[in-house]
Amino acid sequence: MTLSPTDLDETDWLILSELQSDGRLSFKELGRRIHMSAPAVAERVRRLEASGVITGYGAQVDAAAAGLPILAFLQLRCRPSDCLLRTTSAEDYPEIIEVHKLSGEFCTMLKVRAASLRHFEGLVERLGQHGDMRTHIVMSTQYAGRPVAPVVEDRPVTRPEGWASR
Amino acid sequence: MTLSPTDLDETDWLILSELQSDGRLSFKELGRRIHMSAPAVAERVRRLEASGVITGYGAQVDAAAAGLPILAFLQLRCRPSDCLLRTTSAEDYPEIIEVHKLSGEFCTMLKVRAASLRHFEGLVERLGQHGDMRTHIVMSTQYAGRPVAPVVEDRPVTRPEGWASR
DNA sequence: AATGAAAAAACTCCTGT
DNA sequence: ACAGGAGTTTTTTCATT
Repeated sequence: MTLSPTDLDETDWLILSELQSDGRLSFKELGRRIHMSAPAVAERVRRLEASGVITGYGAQVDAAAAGLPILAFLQLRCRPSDCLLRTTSAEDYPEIIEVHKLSGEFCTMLKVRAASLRHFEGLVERLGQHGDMRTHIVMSTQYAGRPVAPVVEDRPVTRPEGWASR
Repeated sequence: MTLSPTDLDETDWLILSELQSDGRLSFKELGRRIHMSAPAVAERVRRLEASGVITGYGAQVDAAAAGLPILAFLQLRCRPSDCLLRTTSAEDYPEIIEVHKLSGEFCTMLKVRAASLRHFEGLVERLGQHGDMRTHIVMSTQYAGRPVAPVVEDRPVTRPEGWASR
């Protein structure tokens, strides 16, 4: 992935900034914003893509607006025998949006989305099979009094049909 | 934001799925994938944008490849007098990528990125001024043995210059 | 919602600096 | 390594069915 030694200069960061806030910019418009020609900026972007710094482009979805208003963090202390990270596949828990392996007492930090409290309750119960759990329900996502950027996750938001009623 | 009652049908979810994994698809190609004509799919996408389900499009950046390999979750139990959510602005802590207000003992869940352990150490010390803290360093981000989708955050990854050495 | 055509915009190549 | 310009391809949009 990291083909180049990944040293990004000022211009690269300007490009990353613009492209993160609008991934659909044309090379021409992007070049205009950072004061470069389209061919030059195109070559930069290709380099960032080839070196693995830019991994893709995606639409940002407001999960709440899409019918998944419940957001929570779950910390799991798995039993080694059936640790979540080993025994399940992503399809088993479509509610799981991020999975992070932690150092320390709790082995896993999950970020999950649910369509309702009832749905969330069922999810917690199912996940409880893997070991002890600590749940943190998110009330709001803000910073300095303002909502932060739109909700974007490690995993695309998918349709809460079927699995949302469990 | 939510102009329409936000009931998404099967086709809308197909569009969201495709657009989340490739936000640069043309209407023509998107239409081909979900078996619709370009004008029809264009109208759908505009509806999703206008209703606030699609909030934007962005490049996905691998923070580690960009020089920010340290990922951690921090839980804060703020002193009401100088709670992080009230007294600081986003610019004060560029390392903070997500801020979530929690119910329960710890009032805030932060997701942060740092350029090095030294940098991380300094960040924790600065944040410690706001109250008690619990830190969870992420060792890896995987699910079912495979890395999950590229790292995408609530906030764009920015250049770790100046603030990364603190 | 599909089709087809016209209009607009984008990308890329090439040359020069 | 970058800027400028021309040519080519693609995309979008509109009118019609």
